[in-house]
Amino acid sequence: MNELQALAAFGSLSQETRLRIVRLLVKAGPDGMAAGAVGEAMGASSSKTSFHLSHLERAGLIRSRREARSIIYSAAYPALSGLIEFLMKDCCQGRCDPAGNACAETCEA
Amino acid sequence: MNELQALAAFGSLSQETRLRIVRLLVKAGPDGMAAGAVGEAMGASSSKTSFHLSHLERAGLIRSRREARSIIYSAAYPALSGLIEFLMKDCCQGRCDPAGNACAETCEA
DNA sequence: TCAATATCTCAAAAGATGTTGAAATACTGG
DNA sequence: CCAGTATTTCAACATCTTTTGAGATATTGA
Repeated sequence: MNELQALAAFGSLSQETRLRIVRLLVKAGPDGMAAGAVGEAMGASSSKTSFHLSHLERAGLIRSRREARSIIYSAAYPALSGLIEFLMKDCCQGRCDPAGNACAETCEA
Repeated sequence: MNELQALAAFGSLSQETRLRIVRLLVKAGPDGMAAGAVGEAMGASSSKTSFHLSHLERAGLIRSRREARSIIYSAAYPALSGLIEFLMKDCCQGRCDPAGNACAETCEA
């Protein structure tokens, strides 16, 4: 995860429809959901859904595979968890462990 | 952390200068840095720096306190780590533990 | 192959966001 | 209290993003 990837990922997550899609796909698990089913869950038109799914895929946050007539989207878990890792790198000059939740205790007064 | 807060947070982090500021302040630790020092580190004008610092503070990602003539900004660690928690909630319908890094193993094929 | 289904692409309009430079405000140390 | 320092505010402009609706493309089952 580098700065450009992180910017793209955060940009993708900063839009209501896209944030909801990601959370939906995170909940759905590795089997994922067809584009049409995602759009229906969002109450969004097919072009809107397609636009946001493409945006998320370009950012590396979700993946797609074709299955018969449908395109199935699923969450890219490693990319998602890599985001906070990137953000918290060198936290407090290394004096704390954000992953182990020791950051709040060590770093917050 | 609710959806609106998450959207504001991700929106803040999706801009180059702001992402760099947050990472700088994460590294700086709880003592934080004066607005002027942040701006100098970014090579940004005072108005640009102020705009982005305000944006980040409104989103809850950083905090400010006055100290003599300066305003000192510091990272809001709990808000930062709360972001991925929000994103990963109900991951795989509860079949995995994203915090303990078991998600990739359990959820990814 | 053909009809039906599923998804994507495109361009134009609307909306949101970032940058700039000048001016205003807030605070402190002498 | 005043000069100097630190930071914020503002408005105009430029840029980027999202929505819309119509049409194009891709795939499959009969």
